[in-house]
Amino acid sequence: MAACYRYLGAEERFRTIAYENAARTMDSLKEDVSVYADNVKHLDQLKGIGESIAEKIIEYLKTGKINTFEQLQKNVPMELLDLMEVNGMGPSTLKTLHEELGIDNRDELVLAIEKGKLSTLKGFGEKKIDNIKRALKLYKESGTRLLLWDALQIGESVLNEVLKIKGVIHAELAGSLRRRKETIGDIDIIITCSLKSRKLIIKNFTSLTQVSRIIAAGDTKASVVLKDHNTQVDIRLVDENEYGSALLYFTGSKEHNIHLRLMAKDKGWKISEYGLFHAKTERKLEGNTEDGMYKALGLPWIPPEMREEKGEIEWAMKHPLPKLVELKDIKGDMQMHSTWSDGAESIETIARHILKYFPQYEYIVITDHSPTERIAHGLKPEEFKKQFAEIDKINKSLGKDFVKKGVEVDILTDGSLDLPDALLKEFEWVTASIHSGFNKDNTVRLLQACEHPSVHCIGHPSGRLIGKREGYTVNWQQLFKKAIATGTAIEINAQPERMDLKDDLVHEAIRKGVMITISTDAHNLNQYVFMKLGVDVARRGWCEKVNVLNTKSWKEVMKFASKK
DNA sequence: GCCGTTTTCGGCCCGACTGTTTTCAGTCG
Repeated sequence: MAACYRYLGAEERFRTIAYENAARTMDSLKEDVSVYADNVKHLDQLKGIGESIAEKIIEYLKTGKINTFEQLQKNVPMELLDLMEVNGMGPSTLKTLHEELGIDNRDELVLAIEKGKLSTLKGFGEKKIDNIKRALKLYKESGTRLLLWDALQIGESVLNEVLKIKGVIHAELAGSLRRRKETIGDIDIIITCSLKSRKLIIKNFTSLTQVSRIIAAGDTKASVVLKDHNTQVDIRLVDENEYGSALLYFTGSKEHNIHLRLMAKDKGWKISEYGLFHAKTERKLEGNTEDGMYKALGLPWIPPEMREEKGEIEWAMKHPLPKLVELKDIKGDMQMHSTWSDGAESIETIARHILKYFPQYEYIVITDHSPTERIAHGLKPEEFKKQFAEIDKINKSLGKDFVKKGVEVDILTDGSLDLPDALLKEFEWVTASIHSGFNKDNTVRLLQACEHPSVHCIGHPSGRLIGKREGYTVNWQQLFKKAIATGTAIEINAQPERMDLKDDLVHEAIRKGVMITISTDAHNLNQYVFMKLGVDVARRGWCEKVNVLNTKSWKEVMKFASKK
């Protein structure tokens, strides 16, 4: 409905915003909306949902339809609305195309372009038509967002090039990348430099070898498309004394910024990327640092990972902010695979690699697969016995008890585990995971696994693969409750396409008191660095050190395990 | 259509770049 109203134009612009806000609220609900929909008053309490939208939600749940929406569809070319996603195509352009040329969908638009009909329209010059053509093509090709890990690699490599450009004083990744969102649409870089070096920096940036196309290049900002994945990179050039306000603005999220700007407005100020100003006198009050910007508004500095307008500002006004967990707090990796199952390296190679490159670690847990995972060469009970002996031998040669005996045991469809209880007791750490039956509700299986006396942790709890496979359905409230009652931890699996448990659910889990573990689930030596990604997810879920089990010594991990 | 520690009415973030026109509308972030 928001898209419909957006199409209808300026007259409906505030209604559009209202519907978009309501949609965002609905999207971020942890429970199904029907939980709130017993009456209008209950729904009305949700942010951005008032009486009118509440009634429509209830109407939809009761009848499967919304009358207003049915009416809207008669006045709006519905198939055309998708094209608002195309770069450069907004409501006004689409409206003209529909009203002047009778274009109702994408195919008709392509045809009209081929026939040269667009040039007959007022305001449609040669360049505009060219841009529409190109954007349509690009829209078809891309549409996929980058995984955070991939975006970090690309972002850091471009940042490196930018830092080499003459005249650049500071350059930093901003945007959703700085917030460590799980997928990234484009890469934002903020640059400080002197006024007179701007022109040359823009020129040098837009002619980097990685650039395939320039979208825009002005006096203070530029946008390009990279050859790599068609990734868009935006840079913004500011003065040194605008660094704080610009970084704040360019980091977002958009919703977080709007909230801050409204707070400023209430005080008779305004915020832009240039600073915090008196609205009337235009006198500058702040801008040098992010910290200063927040302080002026009576807030502590809010870490970028929390800036999602999910209650962080309200929280910061009343409580101290959580001291978010950091990579340096991590004392060990809780899940990894060796050549015994589907890993690429022997346990000894892994142990020596980690001791060398991750000196802060006090332990690692080898968690090879159990027998059901045939493709992954799951181990039979007697093989685990042999593995125990090997681990003992390796620890002896290392001179310390560094390698821990663990397993990633399969949760079968009936909720039982595929290793005998007697053997499970002998592991120091048992993570239980689902590897089959993705298309059904798996709550019961997970609850049953939590109840097993030997299970310490649930691995990649939702089973999702970002952009490839939806997670299976889980009643998270029930799972979190059971996890607390049984003393079972829940994993953040740091594989780039898993990041599972995801940030919002991590937040929900720790608020209830669930203990989190972060593990790389590494299958080769290049994957231990994923720990950084797992910590990012934990931070986005507001985790402090105390919420994450593997920030503790092994002795304390065992204390947690013994409470099962 | 939503919202309220000045407000139940009158607001709703703020600025840059492009293209087309010649002062601005549309779009984007």
